[in-house]
Amino acid sequence: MPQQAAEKPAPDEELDYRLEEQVGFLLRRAQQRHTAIFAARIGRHQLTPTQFAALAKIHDEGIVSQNKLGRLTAMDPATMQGVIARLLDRGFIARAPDPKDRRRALLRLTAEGRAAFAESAPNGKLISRETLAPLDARERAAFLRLLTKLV
Amino acid sequence: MPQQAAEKPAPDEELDYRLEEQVGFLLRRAQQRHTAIFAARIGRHQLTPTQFAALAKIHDEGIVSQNKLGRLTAMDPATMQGVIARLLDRGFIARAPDPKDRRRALLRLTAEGRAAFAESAPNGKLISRETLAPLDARERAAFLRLLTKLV
DNA sequence: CTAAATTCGTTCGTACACATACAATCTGCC
DNA sequence: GGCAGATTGTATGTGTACGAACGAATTTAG
Repeated sequence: MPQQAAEKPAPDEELDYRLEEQVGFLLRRAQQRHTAIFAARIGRHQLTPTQFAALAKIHDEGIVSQNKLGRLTAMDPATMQGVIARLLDRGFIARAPDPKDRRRALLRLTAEGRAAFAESAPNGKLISRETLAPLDARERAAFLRLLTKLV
Repeated sequence: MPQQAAEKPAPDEELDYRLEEQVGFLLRRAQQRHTAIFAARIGRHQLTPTQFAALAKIHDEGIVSQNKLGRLTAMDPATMQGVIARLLDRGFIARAPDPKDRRRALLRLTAEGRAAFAESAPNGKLISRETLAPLDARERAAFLRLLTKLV
C-alpha cells in the first residue's frame, strides 16, 4: 500500500525522484532550446522543424507518397496530414493522386518550395551548429554518436 | 527577429542537408521514443511526462505558485495552465489564492495526488533506465553529462 | 506618493504528436 | 475469382508548447 500523507516532503527513498536528472526532462529542455534556436535562425520563410524536414526529404526523393514521407521524417500519418496541409497552403508543395494506387497521394516540391528549401538549408546547418555550440568538437562527436544509439 | 538571411540562392553543395544527422531531428526522435516508453510504463494513473513533472515538483515544494512551478518544470505559463487544469480535474492537486499576493494561485497535492505520485515515482525511475538501455554504464554517464551541458 | 514597470495568470491562435476509429483500396493466398 | 488482411489517408479528441495580447495586482523609481 502507498504510504501515509505527510505534512512535509516524505523521507521515503522511493519518492526521491530528482526531476532535473531524468533523461526525459533533459531531452525536453534540449528540444525546447533547439526549437527556439530554429525559429530564430531559419530565416524569412519561418518554416517549422517538421515543415523543413518534410521539404528536405521531398527534395531528396523527388516524388514521394505522404505515407512514405511520414516514415522518412518520423511523423505519424495524422501529424503528417497537418504538416502537408500547411505546406500546400503556402504553395511549397503540390499534391496529386497516384494513378497506379488510388489510395496514395504523391507529393513534390513546387518552384517556390525548391527556392524556400534552397534558401533555408544553409540556415539549417547553422542551427545544428548553434544547438551544439556548448560542446567542443570531441563532445559534439560523442554526443551525436550516443544520441544516434538512443533513437 | 527575421535576421539577414543568406543573400543568394546557394550552389547545389549547400543543398546537401542530411536530415538524419541533424541534432534536432535526433532529439525529436529520442523524445518520441522516450514518450512511448513513458506512456507504456508509468502505470495505472496514465500521467503524462509533464503532469508527472508537475506532481514531482509540487511534492518537493509542498506549496508553490503556478508561475514558480512553471519555472521549476520548464513550462511556460500558457502550457502550465493546461497541465494544472487537467490535474485539478483529476483531483490530484488543489488550488487556492495566495492571501499575501492576490495575483498568485497556490498549488498543493491532495491525498490522491500524493498517492498517485508515490505509486508512479518508482516507474519514473524505471522509465529513465529503459530510455537509456541502449547505452552501457559509461555511455549513460557521458550522455547525461553532455545533455546537461546542452540545455 | 503617484507613474511606470513588472509579475501573475488567462485566453486565443497556431503547430506538433499520437491514439483511435474509419473508408477506400490494394495484395496475397486459396 | 474472391475474400481476408494489410496499407493509405482522413477525421476527431486529448495533450503538450509557445507567442501575443490582456487585465489585475504588486513593486519600483522618481
